[in-house]
Amino acid sequence: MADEDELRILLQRVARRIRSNRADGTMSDAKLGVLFRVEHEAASPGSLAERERVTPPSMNRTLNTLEQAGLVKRAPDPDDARKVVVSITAAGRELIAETRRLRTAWFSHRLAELTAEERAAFDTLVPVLRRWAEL
Amino acid sequence: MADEDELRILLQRVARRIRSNRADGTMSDAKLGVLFRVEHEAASPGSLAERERVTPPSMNRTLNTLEQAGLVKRAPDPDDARKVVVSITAAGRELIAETRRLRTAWFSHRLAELTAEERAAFDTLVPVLRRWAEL
DNA sequence: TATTGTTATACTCTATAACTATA
DNA sequence: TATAGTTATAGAGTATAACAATA
Repeated sequence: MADEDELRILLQRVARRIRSNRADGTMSDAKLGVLFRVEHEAASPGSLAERERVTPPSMNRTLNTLEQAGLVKRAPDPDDARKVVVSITAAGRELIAETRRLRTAWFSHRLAELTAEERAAFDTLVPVLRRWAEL
Repeated sequence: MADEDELRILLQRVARRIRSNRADGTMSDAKLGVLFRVEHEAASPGSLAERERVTPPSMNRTLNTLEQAGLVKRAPDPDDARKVVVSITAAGRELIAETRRLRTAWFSHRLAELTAEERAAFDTLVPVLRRWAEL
C-alpha cells in the first residue's frame, strides 16, 4: 500500500500546480469558481453562495466585481420578484476558454508522458474521485 | 481514455475537500503552510516568503501572527546580524499533529472504501503525482 | 552599495449583523 | 413570518513603496 500521507499531500500539490495556470493573473479563485459555475447554467446568488461555500454577502461582492468587469450579468427572475438570475456573458466565456486552454495544455502534456498502465490507472480512479468530490 | 478536463477538475475538487479538514478553523492555509515548512527545519523569513511564493512583507505579517499565537519564534542569526531564524515551538508542533491527524482520518476512511483494484491504481499513480508535484 | 527584514498603506476576499423587498 | 438579495462594517491576507540595520 502506498503511504497515505504522501498520497494525500501529493494530491494537494498537484492541484495547486494545475491551478497556477491562469489566463489572467488578476482573476482570483473566487471569481473563476463562480464563472465556471454559471458557464453551463445560470444560477441565483444564493445557490452560488451555497455551492461555493461562502456567505451570501461574500458572493454578492464577488458578483458585483464580475458584473462590473462585464463577465456576468444579473437579471430579475420572471417568476419570483425576490430572486435574481446570474448568467455568463460572451466576455466571461472567452476568459474561461482561455483559462481552460492553458490548464488543458499543461495537463495534456503531462498525460501524454504516461504509460498505458498509468493512463488506465487514472481511468479506474475517475469514478472514485467523482464520489469524493461530492462529499 | 478518461475525459481530460474532468480528471483535472476532479483533482482540484478532491484536493479542496481534503484541505477543508482543519484542526483549528481559525488556521488559514497561509499560516499552516509556514508551520509545515518550519516543522522539519528552521528558516529565514526571506526563504519562507520565496518558498511560499508571497512577498517578504506578506510573510512578515504571517510570521507576526504565528509568533503572537506562540506557534513559531524568531531568533537572531548568530553569523549574520541582518538575518532572522524562524523555528517552530512545542505548541506549533501540537497544532500540526492535530491537523495532520484529522486530514489522515478523513482520507483513511475514503481509502478504506476502495476495492483492491482501485487501491492498486493509486499505488501506480504515486510516482506520477510525485513527478508532477515537483514541476 | 547590496542584502535582509520590517513598517506604512491600500486592495481583495471573507464574515456577521442589519436592512429592503417580495411571497 | 419567511425568504432572497443587498448594504454596512470589520478582520485576515496580499501587494507595492519606503525605511532601518548590517555586510
